[in-house]
This record gives sequence, structure tokens and C-alpha cells, in this order.
Amino acid sequence: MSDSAPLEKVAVSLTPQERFEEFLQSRGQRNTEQRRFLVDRVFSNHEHFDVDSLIEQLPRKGQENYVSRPTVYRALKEFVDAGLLRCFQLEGRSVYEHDYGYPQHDHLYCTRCQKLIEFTSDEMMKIRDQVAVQHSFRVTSHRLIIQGVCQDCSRRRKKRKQDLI
Amino acid sequence: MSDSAPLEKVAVSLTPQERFEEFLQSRGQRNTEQRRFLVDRVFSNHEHFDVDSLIEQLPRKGQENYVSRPTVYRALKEFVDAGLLRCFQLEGRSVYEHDYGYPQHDHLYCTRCQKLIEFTSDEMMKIRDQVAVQHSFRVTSHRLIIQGVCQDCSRRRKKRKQDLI
DNA sequence: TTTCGTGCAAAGGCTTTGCATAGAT
DNA sequence: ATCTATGCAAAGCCTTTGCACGAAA
Repeated sequence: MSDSAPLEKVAVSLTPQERFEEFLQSRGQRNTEQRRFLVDRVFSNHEHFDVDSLIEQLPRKGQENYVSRPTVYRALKEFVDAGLLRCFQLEGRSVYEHDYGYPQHDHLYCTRCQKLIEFTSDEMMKIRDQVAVQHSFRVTSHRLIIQGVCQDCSRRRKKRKQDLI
Repeated sequence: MSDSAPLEKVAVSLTPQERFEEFLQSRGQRNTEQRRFLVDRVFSNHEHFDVDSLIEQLPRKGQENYVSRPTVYRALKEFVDAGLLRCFQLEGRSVYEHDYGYPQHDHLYCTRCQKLIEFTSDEMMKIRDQVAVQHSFRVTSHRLIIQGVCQDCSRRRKKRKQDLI
């Protein structure tokens, strides 16, 4: 059974930067300034993000280290291929999160404040695999998102109701 | 534990057509030919579908019962609101399935043949609710998709390998 | 010097919207 | 008669692509 503590990191021997370097070399691709810069930015905090929120935080056109939108898209795809990031769809857009250095996990999604809460559950994995066996299905991955309202939003709502009395 | 049998229907007192009629009346909306026609078509078979595959099966422009693309989109949204259909995202597009008259379930998705296989799991629901309690999260719904390769595709692959020997 | 990567502009895929007309109640 | 629904064309949103130039190996 999982507990409610924040997700623990997993020990990894290479930095994301080094790992991506290796990935690129293995495919005969080049490690450019843009790619290095984006790896840095993407791994500078553990929040989930979408392309727009990432680009908002990057230098604008004309500034130092500007990276164009197509290049951001291309880089993110490479990060996913390299195992640095995972990508999933939420409300129509792609959401990215750290994969490298973090364990397999699933999400609670608060439809009030859009927060994504990570959790791990071994039992979830067991059931997944049992279901697969029953259907003679060979599993490669899964995606579980539990939607609802988080604690903070429930509290806020309750507080507001009390204030009205 | 769920078994591997196909999904059983759930007893409902109204036909989809009747249920949608009620829904429209409750919202002061009108039951048009297009809506009735689409309800019929959508409930004529239990397969999952996306907008394009649905429209392909509908009459073309100029023919009897033609329904325009925007109207199809608008109707599908209403069917979801009315509880007739459920909608989820798969590989970037919206996929629809019957909700009214069918139990809550999840999916195995074969990445080889794009087949969606439905399954129910009470244990899955239990774990979902346990996780939610641990995080003081109020659940409204969830979406689980297990990706991998289905039995048929595994067999085909094996067969092909044998043939090569 | 060869190849790959980048930025630009433009296009693509799916979905939604504004608007005038047609239709339901 | 009133007000919603439809079809059309156009726009929106997110993402990808073709191409010429620039940069890495």
C-alpha cells in the first residue's frame, strides 16, 4: 500500500544532462546549446508542465538563449524518447513530467484547481497485471488518472459556506 | 476479481432515445430529426468510435438524413452531458463509448491493432478509493488505460515468426 | 566538409464559433 | 411567434513540417 508522502527520488548514476548526452551519441545526434539549455530548464523543478507554460518561462525572441517553439516541441519529444520525461494528455493538451530519477506512479487530478498529485500503488500494479493475464494481454504501460477535488479545494469550499452563515 | 467475459448490460428503464428526450425537455431544448437520427446510429452498435469513423458511416452531404460535422460534434457533447456516452482521449483524438446501460469499466488498449478491450475490476475501484482517502481527495471519476499487445496480435506475431523458420 | 539542427513561415488535424436561415414548440 | 438548432464558412488551438541557413562533429 502506498502512503501519502511525496514521491521519493530513485537513485540514478547520471545527471539528466549526461544521460541525454549519451542518448544523443547513441543515435548520432548533436548536443546543441538549445538542447542543453532545455534539459537544464526542464529539470530545474519537478512540477508538471505543458508546452505553453514551459515556453512562457523561457527567454523571449531576441533575448539570450531564445528557443523557438518548433525546437521546443522537437526537444520534448526527444526527452521522452530518451526516457527523461513522460508525456500524457490532460484536457486536450500534452502534459510532461520527470521520468528519469522518479518511480512509476499515477495521478490524482483536481478538477477545481488543476493540481496533479502523484501517488504510487503496488496493488494497482498487481491488479493491472492480473487483469492482463486474464485477457492474455501483454502490458507495456498504463495510465491512470483519478479525477475529483483535492483537500485544499474541499476546505476552501467548506470555509466559504461557513462564511455565508 | 473481474472475469474475462464481455461486458454485461445493466438494466435501464428507458431507451437511449427516451432518456435523451427527457434530458432535452429538462433543459428546454428541442428534439430534432438530427438528434434522433444520431442517437439511433450511435446506439446501433456497441463499438468505440471517434468522430471521423462515425461521420464516415453517416449519409453524405446531399443524401437523406445528412448531418453536418458541427452538428455531430454538438450532439456528441450533449450525449455525454445526458449520460448516454462517455468520452476519453486516445492518441490525440476523442473516443466515445456507451455509458447509458453499461457498467463502469476500464480498458486494455492494443497498440498494435488499436483495439479497445473493456474490463471491470472491483478491486481497481477499491484501490482507487483507498488512495483517495489517504490523500483526502474526493473522487468523482477515473480513467485507466492499460496499453500493450492483445492476444490476437501476439499470436499473429508468433505465427509470423514460425513461418520464417 | 559533411550532416544534423534551428528558426521561420506555413500547413495539418481536430474541434469550435459566428451568423443567417430553418425548424421545433 | 418565439427561440433553439442547423449548416456553412471561418477561425482556434495545439502541433508538425518544408525549407534555407547555421552550427556541431
